[in-house]
Amino acid sequence: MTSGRVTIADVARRAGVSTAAVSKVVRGAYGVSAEMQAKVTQAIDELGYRPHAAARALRGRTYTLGVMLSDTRNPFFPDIIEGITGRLGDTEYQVLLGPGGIEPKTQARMTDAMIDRSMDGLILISPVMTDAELAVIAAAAPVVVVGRHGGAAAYDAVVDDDVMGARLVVDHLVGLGHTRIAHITHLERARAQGLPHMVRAEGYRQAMRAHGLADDVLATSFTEEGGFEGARELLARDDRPTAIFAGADIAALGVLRAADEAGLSVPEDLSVAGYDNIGIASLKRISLTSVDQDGRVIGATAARLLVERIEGRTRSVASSVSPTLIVRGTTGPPRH
Amino acid sequence: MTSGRVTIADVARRAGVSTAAVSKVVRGAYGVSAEMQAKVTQAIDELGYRPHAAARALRGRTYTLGVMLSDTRNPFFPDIIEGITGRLGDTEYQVLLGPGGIEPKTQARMTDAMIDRSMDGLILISPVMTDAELAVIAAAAPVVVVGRHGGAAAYDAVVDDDVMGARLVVDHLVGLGHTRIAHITHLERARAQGLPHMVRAEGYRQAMRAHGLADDVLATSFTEEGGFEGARELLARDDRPTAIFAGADIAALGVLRAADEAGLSVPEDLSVAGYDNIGIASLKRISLTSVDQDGRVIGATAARLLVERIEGRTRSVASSVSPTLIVRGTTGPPRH
DNA sequence: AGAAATGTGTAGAACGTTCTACGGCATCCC
DNA sequence: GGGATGCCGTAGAACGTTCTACACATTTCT
Repeated sequence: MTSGRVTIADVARRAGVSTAAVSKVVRGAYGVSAEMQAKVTQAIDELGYRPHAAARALRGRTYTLGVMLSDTRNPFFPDIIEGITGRLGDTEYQVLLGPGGIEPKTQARMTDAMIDRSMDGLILISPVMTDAELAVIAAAAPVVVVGRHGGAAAYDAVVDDDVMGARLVVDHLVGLGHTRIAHITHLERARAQGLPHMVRAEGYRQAMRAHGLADDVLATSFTEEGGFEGARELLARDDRPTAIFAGADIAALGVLRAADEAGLSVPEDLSVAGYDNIGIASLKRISLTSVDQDGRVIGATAARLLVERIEGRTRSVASSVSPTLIVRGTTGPPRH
Repeated sequence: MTSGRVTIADVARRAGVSTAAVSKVVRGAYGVSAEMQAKVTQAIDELGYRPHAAARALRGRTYTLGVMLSDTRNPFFPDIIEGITGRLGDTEYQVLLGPGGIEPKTQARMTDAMIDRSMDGLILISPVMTDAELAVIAAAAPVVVVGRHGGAAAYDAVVDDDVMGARLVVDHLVGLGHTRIAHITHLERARAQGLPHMVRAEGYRQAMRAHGLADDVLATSFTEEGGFEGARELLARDDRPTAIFAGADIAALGVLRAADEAGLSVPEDLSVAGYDNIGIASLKRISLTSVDQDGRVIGATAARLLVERIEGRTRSVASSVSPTLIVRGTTGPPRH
């Protein structure tokens, strides 16, 4: 009882056994008598012993999983986190989140830091890095990548089926009678492939083609301002679209503002749909039709795959989660 | 080169020196010649050595700071995180976030986990626990608490000056000519003291009294629905208020909806103000007058205090960050 | 010139676990 | 009754650092 922490040696002394025995009991390992079990657990309870994770790290497991977040502001991160922690709630794994920033460099620093802390596995959410860099990380620890289409042999992947999401929107609008449906996407100069907005745009194109309609994609950015600018340009055309499908809700909010300013009423003059189903989309005052990717399911799936991989699976798995369309007040039949 | 990791021993071998020498160079400790310095850093670069944080943990520092998040959905967490990481960006500290959930039990589990991983210090954001529990944590690691008024000797505290924030709103509304100003607050059954909403309500009362006005506080909850219900009740009164100050923006959004449904125009018939200045408050379509607590400053301050404490300060510090009022379109002179 | 001080490097014990060997003791089988 | 077989428990070496002692060499002081 010199200072602070209760160690395995303290427990062993108290119970009158060896540290190895205590270790066995703690880990639920083979070769422990009922009597030993009782003695040791009692000593543990009395002393309030908790294994020191950092010390464990030096020999195998740390029971720590790292989740690298790219953009902390991303509105459905909370859902994904909830999915992950929910799935892991009754296991002994602990989840720690690492704010990786949006730069490849800071993200690399974060993943390095996680590996240096010998985390048992990593979930990377929308990482901005090359496949080669991902491969290096995956060589050092089990990895599940969320939100990037493509995947690779070295790690597992969980994605929202963005092609399907885009199709849901187009089908819905076409079903309402729209034919001039424009899409606002995000302009990205990064070399990364398979980012969600690219796949959404491609899904939109496919769906339009399937309906025999001409596609119309405008690339601005996934910000309120980007949506506003894009919509202003689209609405100034002679043959203006009767519906705008923005690849992200935040941009859709900008579209709504542009409609306001142009004196167009929604959905009578213009239907608007977004993607992500962020919290405020459901506020009655906004009531934005949007595609919901179930973040909880995505997170739970990622957690499951990661644990499987940690426990030995080597074959790579790519899981695709189906989104659903949430129809609200901003979409309706076109006037006339 | 048997497997994976480059260790300090590998570097020592390569440079032809002892591991102790390498350790000195890595830590920038005293007693290293220029020649030694050069040899070792070269070997480190060649091998790509990074110190193993978990191994370090067993002897002193881990250079890891833990941030416990209570509610991941809280819209200004990202700002606080940015403030923390921004401040720490050029140090060797790494920040890891722990989703603690809203239950005292899960939060305790998370702080325990952080201590078990021997993190060098903890920042707790709006923790829901008793002062006694906080004291236990603070005994095991340096702690800074964010968002709880009151503080204690064992840890540092950073809070938004919620009394001032409430006063800013009341002063603004009174300046516009309002006299019947109601406040919507959050109903909490937890035994925790000094939670922001309580202090905001108290600040509102003080400010009203200072103006010689009668206060009018209604407790529902800080949700869109809570704001809606509260406003509906307030607006049904004979002597309905001309301004409603909601203690959180999310509730203010509900107030706006209630005004819509009651056929009242904002701000002519009803002024509305919120608190937190969440992202969408600035959207032109919402344009909500709100109190901005500079999350970045709060985060940066918390990080600074924590590092100071880790480096030896023992005297406790409580820092209060001044909020600012952002006047937008939802407040104006009463029609009367 | 000898003693003291300073500067530079190393040996080796910690830190708190896990886990491989192995030893002791019953039990079982022929 | 003696060897094989299980079961239970322990000793002690790892894991990758840090850090206190100390050894040795050089410089400074008197």
